[in-house]
Amino acid sequence: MSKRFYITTAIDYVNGHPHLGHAYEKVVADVIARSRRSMGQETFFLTGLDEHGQKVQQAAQSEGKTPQVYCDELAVVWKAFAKKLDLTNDDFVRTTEPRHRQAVQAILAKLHADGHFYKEVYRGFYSTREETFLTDKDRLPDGTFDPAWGKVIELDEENYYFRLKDHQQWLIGYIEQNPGFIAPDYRRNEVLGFLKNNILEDLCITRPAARLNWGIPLPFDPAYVTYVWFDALSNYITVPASRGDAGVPESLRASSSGAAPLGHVWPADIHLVGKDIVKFHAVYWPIMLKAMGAPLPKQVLAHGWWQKDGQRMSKSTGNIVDPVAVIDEWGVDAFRFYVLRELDIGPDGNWTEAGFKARYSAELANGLGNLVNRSLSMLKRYRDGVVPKVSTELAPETEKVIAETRALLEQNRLQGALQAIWSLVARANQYVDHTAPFKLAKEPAKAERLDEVLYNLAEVCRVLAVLLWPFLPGTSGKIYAQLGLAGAPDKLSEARWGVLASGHQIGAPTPLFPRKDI
RNA sequence: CGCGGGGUGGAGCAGCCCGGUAGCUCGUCAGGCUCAUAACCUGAAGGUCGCUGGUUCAAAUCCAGCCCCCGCAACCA
Repeated sequence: MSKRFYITTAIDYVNGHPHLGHAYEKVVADVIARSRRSMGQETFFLTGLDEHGQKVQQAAQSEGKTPQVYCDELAVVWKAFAKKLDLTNDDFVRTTEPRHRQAVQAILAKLHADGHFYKEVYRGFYSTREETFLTDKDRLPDGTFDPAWGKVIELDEENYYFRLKDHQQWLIGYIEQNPGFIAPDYRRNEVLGFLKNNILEDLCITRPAARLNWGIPLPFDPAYVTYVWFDALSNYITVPASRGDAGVPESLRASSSGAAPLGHVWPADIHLVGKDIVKFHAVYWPIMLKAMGAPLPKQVLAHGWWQKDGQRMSKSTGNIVDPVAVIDEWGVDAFRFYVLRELDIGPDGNWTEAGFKARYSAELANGLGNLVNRSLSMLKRYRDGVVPKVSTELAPETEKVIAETRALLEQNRLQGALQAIWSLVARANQYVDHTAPFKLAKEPAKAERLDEVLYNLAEVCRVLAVLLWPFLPGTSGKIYAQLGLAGAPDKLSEARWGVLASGHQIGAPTPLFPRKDI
């Protein structure tokens, strides 16, 4: 079986509720996944939760729950969130799952056996209240530690470290020889700049179980749990590994028992991540994989952050966008559309209420929605909803937009693809004006011309449904339904002229995006 | 000398890497149309592209310097 296209999101730390940033990343990943499927590629889309660590342990304790119960409850919230966003993830990983724990332990055991770890004493200042080591960055300007840390003592602690240093030159070479590995370019430059100007410190990968027990125990030293890196980052490969993926080194692979066969998934084609964690994915993760003897992912794709009204979002000031509230009020497709259309993958974006409403009303309601509604209404009224014979007047322009959209989707340029699609919406609205079918309808002698116009409009609507499916799956399905077509418009191969057959009976037109009077 | 992002018609942005009539969306104004969700179409007004200097036949775009704005550590993607 050929390799499936594999895309991941970062896994979210379970200690909290989903916000706009989480929603954005997942929607972008979903559109990429859907567009690959639409283009006929087998695809595997993974998202999930990071459930270990001190904060979870503490939060659970303060609520009088076991960490597992605490995580189980929040996992329900996060899984519901994925549904709310209309995600098509093929799996949902939780780092507390046995399949993940086992795969992580297999990785740790192998790397330990191969000599990638060593044990060393760290001496530092430790806050007994917060149960964490402090660094010089935590010092106040006068050199003391903030009283909020409570009693600060000097403490020795022995931990395991992963050798990173040895691989620094190799990684620089790899990134230089694989220009697409980190995208956009400016993120790649940042990483290269970092690698060339700093000496990598080896990574501390454990915490003593006495201090932190909510984690995965080291298979070779139960006095420790592994911390962050091998626990969280490795989810991308532990899921395929635990499902018998042929792309994972055999020594790390579990025999695929029970779960549906996965086929060949690893290496990932895209790790979609926020700009803040590029370094972990572009520096630590490749070195970890190299040590495992696993192929490296094709690309780390970094997106930007959202602001609200030009300000950083902050829970404390109430300057936030609640994606669930927006979806409840406007619909998930409107939400997906806004974040994808407003912001290209890479730069930071700015969410404004006015901008959201403007796009909703101008592009969704008045643009796309109105086009479909007026086109199908006229077909219904003038021809009883029966598709006339095929006409190709708009075929060349439509085919051009299809080709453009396909090319942009192949490059994951989602914003550009939406712009291309909307150029067809605009063209079709203009076409209505120029051909004036409502005038033709009044002159019996122009019946043939009216047939042509109505066919062109209906067929454009159908093509739009197919092109829009990755972005607005609900709307796209509604357009198909209103056209009286069965099934989902989920195959880009259907985006070609002349599929709508003469004599076909369409359904009832209803507004796709009801106008909201503000 | 901390790092990063940015300064383009009223608003929000693209263009800058790979110099060559300044583009898009919204808004404004004028006209057209009436199929449609008071939606749609056409046209117009409006910018010395932060400042200064340099390179060039030519700079928003390259180079140098300067000014200003916005983020920066865990609620954060």
